[in-house]
Amino acid sequence: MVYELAADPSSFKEKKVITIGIVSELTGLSERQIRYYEERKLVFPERTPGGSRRYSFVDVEQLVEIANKIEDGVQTYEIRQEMIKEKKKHKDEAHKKMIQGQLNARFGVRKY
Amino acid sequence: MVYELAADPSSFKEKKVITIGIVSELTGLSERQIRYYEERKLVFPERTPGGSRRYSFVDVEQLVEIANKIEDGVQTYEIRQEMIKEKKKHKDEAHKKMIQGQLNARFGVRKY
DNA sequence: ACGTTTGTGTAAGAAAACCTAACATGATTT
DNA sequence: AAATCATGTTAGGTTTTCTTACACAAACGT
Repeated sequence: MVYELAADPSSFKEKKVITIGIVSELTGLSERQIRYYEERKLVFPERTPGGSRRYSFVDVEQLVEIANKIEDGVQTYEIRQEMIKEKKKHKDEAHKKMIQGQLNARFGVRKY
Repeated sequence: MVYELAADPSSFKEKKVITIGIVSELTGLSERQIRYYEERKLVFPERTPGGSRRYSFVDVEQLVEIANKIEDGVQTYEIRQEMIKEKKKHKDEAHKKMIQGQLNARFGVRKY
């Protein structure tokens, strides 16, 4: 079994630091579109104390994917359903991995 | 001889996308300090069409280093000199590497 | 020792960027 | 036919950023 590297939580790619104007520039989407996709629960920017949205590079990448799907005629609602399924899958995998880890800890091959 | 991988130019780490407010938050430096270090030619943010500064994660890292040196009593002027020397060194290395490449191309061991 | 540079804070006024809410509209769905 | 979707646009308001200027203690150079 192959273990992936744990995603570095301090990773730059996930840091929410980009303003909507720049996101618009990077993606080619209008600010209206970007805010609308948030309304449809497809992206989740953070906010500054003052209330301005801040996105990560991962968000930017996802926005591009979303835009592509929409261009292919997929509705935001469907995209959202896909996302939920994806998330569930990942959760299940994580769960399985955890169980596996516990089994290994008790009965598995010792690595030391 | 070991060749490094060419730095991905589309790398997010080098993309200038962060506003000064966020940089201030990330580094703990005041906006005044950040602008001053630019005045002393230690950082080089890009500008939006409207004139707002945009920094990269690399810039952020460098700002932290700069701040540390200053805290150690090093003056911006000296820091700048170090930077210039560093840059020259890299340029020389690149130059040497290029020459080496040309020599290899003519007289070196063929790789095919 | 004295004048100068350094590094930083703060204030003022203006411009840029962002926010929400609302109305409009053509295309799809239902 | 009515409702929903996806997007544009406008309006008024707030936040963020910009430059310039003045202040001042600490460090530096001569």
